[in-house]
Amino acid sequence: MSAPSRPESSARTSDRIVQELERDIVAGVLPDRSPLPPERDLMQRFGASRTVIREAIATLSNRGLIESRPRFRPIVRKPDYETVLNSAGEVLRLLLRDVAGVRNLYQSRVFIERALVREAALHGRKEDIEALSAALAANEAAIADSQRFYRTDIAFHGVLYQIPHNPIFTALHHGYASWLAPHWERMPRSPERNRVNFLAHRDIFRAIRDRDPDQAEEALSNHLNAAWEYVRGTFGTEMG
Amino acid sequence: MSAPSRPESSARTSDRIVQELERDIVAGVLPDRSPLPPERDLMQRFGASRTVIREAIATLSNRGLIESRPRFRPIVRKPDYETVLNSAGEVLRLLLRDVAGVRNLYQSRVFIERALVREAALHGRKEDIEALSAALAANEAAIADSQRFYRTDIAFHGVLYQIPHNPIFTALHHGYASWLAPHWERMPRSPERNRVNFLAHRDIFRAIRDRDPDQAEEALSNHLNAAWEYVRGTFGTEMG
DNA sequence: CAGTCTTTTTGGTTGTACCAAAATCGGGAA
DNA sequence: TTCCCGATTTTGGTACAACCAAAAAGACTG
Repeated sequence: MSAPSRPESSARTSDRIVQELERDIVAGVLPDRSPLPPERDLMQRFGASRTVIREAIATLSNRGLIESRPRFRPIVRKPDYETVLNSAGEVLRLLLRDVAGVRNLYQSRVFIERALVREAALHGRKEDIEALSAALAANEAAIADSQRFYRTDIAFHGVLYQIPHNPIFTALHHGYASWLAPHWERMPRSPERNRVNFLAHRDIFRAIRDRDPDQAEEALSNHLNAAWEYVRGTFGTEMG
Repeated sequence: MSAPSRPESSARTSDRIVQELERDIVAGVLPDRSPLPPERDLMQRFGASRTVIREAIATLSNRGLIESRPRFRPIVRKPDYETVLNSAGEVLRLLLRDVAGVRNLYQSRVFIERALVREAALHGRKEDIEALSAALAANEAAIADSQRFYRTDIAFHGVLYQIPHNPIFTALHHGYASWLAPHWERMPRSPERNRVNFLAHRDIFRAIRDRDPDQAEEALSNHLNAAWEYVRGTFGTEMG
C-alpha cells in the first residue's frame, strides 16, 4: 500500500509535454489569457512530432487549461475551481440523462444548501445578511418578468454559497446552476409561481436574519422540495 | 440569451466521433470493462484517419470514459460519479500545490461532514448506526497499527458519506480521501495519536447514536479542526 | 496439456502533404 | 496621415504512409 503502487508507465511522450505545459501555465510562464505558442513552435521546443503536440493540446483542452475553439489559437486559462467543476461537468452531463441522475444531483444540492443556510444563520456576517437582503429585493422586483426572475432566483441562492468565503462553494453554485439549467428551464413559469418562490426566499431570509438555523433549514427544505415536486411533471416518465 | 448562443463550429471531426462513442458507452453498445475496438477498426467505421481517431480516444480517456494505459488496448469504463470526481481531481490537483488550495478543500470537507453528522444524528437508520459502530470498533482495533488505523479512519468517515444514500457523496468521500492523501500521509503517526483520533470518533459516534445533531456537529468540528492544526506543521511555509 | 517460441496485431511516434480559415502585412483610397 | 481592403503568410484540421516495439494470438514442442 505504502509502496509506490504506480508503475505509471509514463512512456507516453504527450503526457510529459502535458505536464510541462501545465507547470508553465500554473507558474505563469504561459500567462493567463495569452495564446498558446503555435503547434509548430511547440514541436521544436519539445522535439516531438505535431501529432504528439496536438495530443497534448487536446488533453490540456479537456482539462480546461486551454480554451480551444476549432480554428483559432488556443487560449491559456489558468485553472481555478470553476475549471475543476467544468471538467467534472462534462462527464456529469452524461449521468443527467436519466431522472435518477438529476435527482441525485438535486438532492446533493439541497443537502449543501441546508448546511449553507444554517451557516448563514449562525455565522453570517452583517455584510452577508445585507447581500442576501439585496438579492431578495432584486428577486421581488423581478416577479413580473419570469426571465429576469429566474436570474435573480439563481443569484439569491448564489449569495448563500458565498457566505463560507470559500471559492469552492462559489464554483459549486455555478456548477449546479449550469447543470440543472437544462432541466429547470423547461419548467413552466408565471408571475404567480414566481411570487410563491419569492415568498419562500423571504422566509429563508427572515430565518437567517433572525439567527434561527433550524427555521432557516426548514424553510429552505420546503422551498427546494416544492420546486422539485414542481418540475417532476416536466420529466417524461415516472420517478422515485 | 435564449437564442442558441453556441455557433459551436462543430467543424472538428474528432468531436463527432467522441460524441458517438460516448453514446455507445452509456448505451452499453460498448460494454463496460470491454476493450475498445482497435484504432484501425474505428478509422474504418468512422471513415476518418488514425490521427483523428486517436484524438477522439485521447478525449475519451481524459473524460474518464476509457482507461488507457500506454501500450494496452483502452478499456471502456461506463461513467459513474467516481468518474466525474476523478476527472475533476486531475485539475484540482494543480490547485493543491499551495496551502491555500488544500485549506479550501479541507474546509469544504469539514463543512460537508458537519452536515453529514447532523443528518446521521437526525435521520440515520438503525443500519447506519450499526455500520458506524462497526467502523468504530475496527478503528479501535487498529490503534496499534498506524497503517491500518489510517485505513479504518478513512472508512469511519466513509460511513458518514453513505448515510444519505446518494452515490454522489460516496464518490465525494473517495475524492477527498485521494486528494488529501498526499498531504495527510506525511503526518507523523503514533499509537498515542491514533488513540486521540479514535476517542474523537467515539465522541462523534455517541452523539449520533444519542440523536444529538448539535453535539455531533461540534464533536466532528473539534476532531477535524484538531487534525488540521496537527498537519499544519508539515507544510513548508506559513498559512492563514 | 502446459509451456515456450513465432507470427500477427496493435498502439506510439514520426514525417510529409494539402486545405481552408485566421492573422498579418502592405498598399491604395479617403 | 489614417483607415480600409486585398494579397500573402501563418496556423490549425485532416489525411496517408511508414516504422518500431510491445502485446496478443497462434503454433509448435516436450
